[in-house]
Amino acid sequence: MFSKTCEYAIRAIIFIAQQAKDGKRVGIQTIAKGIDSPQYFIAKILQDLSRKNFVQSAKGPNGGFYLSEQNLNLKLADIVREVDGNKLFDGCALGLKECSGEHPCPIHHQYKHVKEGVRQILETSVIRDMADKLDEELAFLKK
Amino acid sequence: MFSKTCEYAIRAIIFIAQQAKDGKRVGIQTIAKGIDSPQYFIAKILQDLSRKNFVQSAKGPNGGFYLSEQNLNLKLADIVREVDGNKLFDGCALGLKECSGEHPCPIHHQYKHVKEGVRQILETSVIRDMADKLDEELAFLKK
DNA sequence: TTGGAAAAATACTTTAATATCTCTTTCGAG
DNA sequence: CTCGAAAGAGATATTAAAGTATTTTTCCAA
Repeated sequence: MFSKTCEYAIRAIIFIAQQAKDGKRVGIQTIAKGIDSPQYFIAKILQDLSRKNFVQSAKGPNGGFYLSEQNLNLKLADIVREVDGNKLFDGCALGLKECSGEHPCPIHHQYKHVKEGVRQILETSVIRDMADKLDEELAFLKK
Repeated sequence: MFSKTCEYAIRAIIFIAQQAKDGKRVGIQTIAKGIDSPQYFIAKILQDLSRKNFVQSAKGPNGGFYLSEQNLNLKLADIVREVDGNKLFDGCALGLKECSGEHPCPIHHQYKHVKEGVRQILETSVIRDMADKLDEELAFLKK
């Protein structure tokens, strides 16, 4: 469904949200271990997300990653759209270039409900809430 | 959602079902054009599917691809499982190795319904029926 | 005021998916 | 028979994603 890049991005952001509270920052190695991802790879991904202001970062001693208040309100849909584009939201299951009600692929009518379901999930998944679920151990980011 | 290989495979099989009726066969070039796919690539894919008896083929003049009565009853789920494995049916949206009710990723509970929906669609999509829809121009395989 | 800790930048490598090419085998028609 | 049309087989090429490494910049704290 998502690219690896996107999977790691989501997991990392949720992890940062949970770990970097009240002024603290999380370092790359901690993140990589915390979400079980290749360290150099997630570093690059976060570097991108940082440029795009999806996460905040600070260099130097006591540096690391954290989230602004605003970014705690990010939805998974925002991240997915940024990283993987919106093929997931409006693409054709069978890869047709133009697939619509008027010109449907053989499973268009059924698949559109799936896409709508996915969109629904991603639009209503707020980073802050998911970080809270981690705290309560109602959800996990690795294994 | 599906790999390119899988998209082409599905489209090709439906196309063959529609075109190769009462003893006729369809050639590779016709298929490639009919589903708008790279000719050599779909040739390779069909060669595989033929070995696995998902489609029938005949060499020589008047040769080409066709489907046995049995294969007309194939469901998309069969093809997808063969080509892409069943990550789609039981994998974790965020890429966790073990994601379950007891050890859920942050969107496990919602995503499982999506997977169930997809499974439902693919298990109930019979090749024969989809070929019929093509005939009636209620569905298309290219553009 | 500088040494070290951290991310940023950038270049490079590896792997898997996608795509293409060339040669071989099969087989029907004339 | 044998010629040509078709798929089969296997090798090769291309591309994009995934992953790694190296150097540079920033900045805190002693």
